Amino acid sequence: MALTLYNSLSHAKEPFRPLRPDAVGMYACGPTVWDFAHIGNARMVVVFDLLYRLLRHSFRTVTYVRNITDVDDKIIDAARRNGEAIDALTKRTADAFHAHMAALGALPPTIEPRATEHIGEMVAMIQALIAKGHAYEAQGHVLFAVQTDTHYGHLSRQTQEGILEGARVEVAPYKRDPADFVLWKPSTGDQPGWDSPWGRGRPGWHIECSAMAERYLGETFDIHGGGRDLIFPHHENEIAQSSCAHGGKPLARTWVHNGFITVRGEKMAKSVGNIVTVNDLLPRYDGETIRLTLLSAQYRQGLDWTDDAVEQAKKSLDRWYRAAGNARPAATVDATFLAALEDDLNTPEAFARLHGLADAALAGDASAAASLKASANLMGVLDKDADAWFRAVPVGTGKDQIEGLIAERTAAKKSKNFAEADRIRKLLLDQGIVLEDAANGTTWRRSS
RNA sequence: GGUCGGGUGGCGGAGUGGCUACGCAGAGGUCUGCAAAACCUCGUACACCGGUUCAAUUCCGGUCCCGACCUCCA
Repeated sequence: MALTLYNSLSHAKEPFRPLRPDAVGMYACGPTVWDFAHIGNARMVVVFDLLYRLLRHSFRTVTYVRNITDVDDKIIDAARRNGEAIDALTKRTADAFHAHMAALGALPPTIEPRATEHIGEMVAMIQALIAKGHAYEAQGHVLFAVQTDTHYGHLSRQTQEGILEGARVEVAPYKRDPADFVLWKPSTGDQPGWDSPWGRGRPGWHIECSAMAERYLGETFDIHGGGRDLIFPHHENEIAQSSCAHGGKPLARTWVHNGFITVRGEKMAKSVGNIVTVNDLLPRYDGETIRLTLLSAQYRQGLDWTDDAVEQAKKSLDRWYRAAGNARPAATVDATFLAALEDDLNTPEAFARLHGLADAALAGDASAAASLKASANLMGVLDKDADAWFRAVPVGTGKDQIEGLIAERTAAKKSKNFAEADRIRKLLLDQGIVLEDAANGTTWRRSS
């Protein structure tokens, strides 16, 4: 069984064949570091992390590039609002991003380039586009001339007329064509800027990804991805810039886009006031639980974020941890599970298989337990000891205290003082501790 | 208006031209001093209308809804 991915370019699932047999290059559009990552950002990271892990499972070398956008008008605005220096804001936000994504079990990408460290590459690419007649300078701006790219609109299946009909923004007067977009724009004295052949300025949004992808992955690479909303205009423009700079060569062969998250049925937006950040969730839920929730729907589908969805994910993890116990992961991943993931990352199907393995493991099949662990590990979950999972110490309760109460209760039970035994059970339950009596003694776990 | 995606049982969510997805919740049961966990059993589904077919939730056409994007939002 081999990996199949839905390619946004062809609108079909395709067998994945890398350009080079044993090395894969993948680029995903990373965060603009102006505020905490929300669960939408997190979904993209977790989905591409899963794809990264799956690729590493099958190919010797996988180069995963995920950028950090640290120059952007949203950053300038946020810094001004906060009364904070721009570099302080971007550092603080990038650090938080790293901590939050690590909590979700996302591996660091192979390379994480920052836009501000690649201005030279961007200027060079813009110069190449001007030299080839695909871009022009106007009033301190450099613009990409979409008319010069006959393939423009291919990814989003839009005609240039169609794009313009729905335009919501006033067209700048210096544009030759209303659909032209900015490659470089002038900066005022208080805005971040770099010297360039067109004066002091800063890059437009799209050029950084084209320039950094070229630098680290070459002119054409295997997979490019991001959230669905990036298809237009961001990815469309990246394709235009890169392929025009590279004599028509394609930018990426497979385009992967993840679906959006809604919160209790509504679009997540500042204006609705329902933004859920990873920072908000981590005190309430284990990062692993959040990760599993993000994977509970197939990545191209929408995902509605509700407390109930998170609770369900937690229950699945409880069950898998109970079934896997402290088994050592098997050397190989379960074939049925792998086949589900290789079918365009069908995580719900993969979950079903894990539940099946858990059934077998609970019935006493040790190899199923080992396989469950190895398989779930590939997905980036179930990598703790069961003890660590169930006995993370609740606030205000010490392990010694719990063990002491259990001993008291065991003594009470022995003398048939069930009222006292039940009193202790209740006492601990009120502190979030569930006791489980088994033939070989009493164990405890946290209840939530 | 253009482009794209979707409507599955109480809920979440896969998939398929005929055979139980899976999970959660619910009902009953086994076990248990009581619980928990585990196990067993049970129920309800494929938006609507046509068509193709021996057979459609699955294919085709139409209708109705919902969502995303249409110049910088993952």
